[in-house]
Amino acid sequence: MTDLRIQKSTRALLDASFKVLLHNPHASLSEIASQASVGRATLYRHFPTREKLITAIAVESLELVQAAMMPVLNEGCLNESAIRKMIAVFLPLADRFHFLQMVWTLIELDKTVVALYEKQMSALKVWIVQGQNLSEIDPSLTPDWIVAVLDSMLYSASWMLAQEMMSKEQIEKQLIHTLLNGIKSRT
Amino acid sequence: MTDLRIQKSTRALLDASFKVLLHNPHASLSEIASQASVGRATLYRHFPTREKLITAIAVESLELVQAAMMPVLNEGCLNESAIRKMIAVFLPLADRFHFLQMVWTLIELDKTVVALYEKQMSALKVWIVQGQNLSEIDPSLTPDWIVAVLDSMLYSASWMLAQEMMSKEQIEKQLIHTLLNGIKSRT
DNA sequence: CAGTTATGATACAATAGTGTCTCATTACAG
DNA sequence: CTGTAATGAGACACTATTGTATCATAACTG
Repeated sequence: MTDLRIQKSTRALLDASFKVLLHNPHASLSEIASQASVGRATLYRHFPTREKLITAIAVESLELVQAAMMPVLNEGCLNESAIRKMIAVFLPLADRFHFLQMVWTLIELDKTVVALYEKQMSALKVWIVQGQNLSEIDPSLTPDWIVAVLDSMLYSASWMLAQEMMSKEQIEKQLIHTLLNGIKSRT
Repeated sequence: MTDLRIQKSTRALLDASFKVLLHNPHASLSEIASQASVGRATLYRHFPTREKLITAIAVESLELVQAAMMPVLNEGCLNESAIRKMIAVFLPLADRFHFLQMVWTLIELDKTVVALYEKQMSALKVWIVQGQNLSEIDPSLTPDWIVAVLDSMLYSASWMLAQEMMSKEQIEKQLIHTLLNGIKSRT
């Protein structure tokens, strides 16, 4: 059994730093620690460097994405409703996509991050190619492009949520509309 | 007449810092100065703080966007070809959009930046509403959403260009395809 | 309950980057 | 050509942040 205190403070640190860094990428570790209601020394005990902390958040974010993605991938039968479902499960993670984009240059050399990222990318691409073979997704678009667009539109969604210009439901509706029409096959 | 030396070094500084910061947002001012082949002291003479430098790049970027956008806006007659044209003039500025997104939290309080941004946003939105009234653009999408999507897809384009995964022509084709189908009205 | 261990507070050294200043040199404008 | 003004190089103080170490206190485990 790992000590409860460890679990509690790492959890608090990961949550607080995600929130703080999303809002202010240059926040100091002191600020993060205080936001997490944790001593600065404790932060350094669990995450020896700023980079390690950010990488840990990135890894957790990638794992959340992975967990959200798997069930939809495994359902088979890639049709329009599967695409809608994929968007729906990704939308609550829009902030995580935002964060990953934001810190990408910093973490792209980390081997754990790269491994997770590659794995997800290839799984997603296989899924997309399958959709293209079933004439659900436009075959003239490359899988790489579609993934990039999905990613950036989730960024948009995160941005709109932060601006509080429209409701979550409205954003989801428009995201699905735009992406679906943008990539689906027209026969 | 302003001294040629001033023009030359500010130009070199703006160009180099744009390039360097796009690749590494945390680059120091020493690094930027040396990349611009300009003394560090000279950098401080023209841009007293890091923030002023970044703001200057942002302002220049916004002006470039403005200059690219105006002719298309003034052409009147918003149809599909006008949208294609807008995308085509924005694409070479994809890196500028990328930069603006990247430094947004830093510059969003600057009054010059805000003024330029607001001006462009409202002009773009008027244009979009016009397109919706002419049934060229889907009226169920809000102008804010469309602007956000345009922005984020230009980010994607910039990203793809940086990754060198596909040619500029291929990116332009897919961008136009995805965006146009994503937002255009289907009657 | 007793031993272990994580924690918070604090002090500390080291570092990197910022911004200022000076001065000899060089390029410009008229 | 000559005076003016910008530049590069270097030294400098200052600050914020990082990362380490210590120690008494508190919380957890078994």
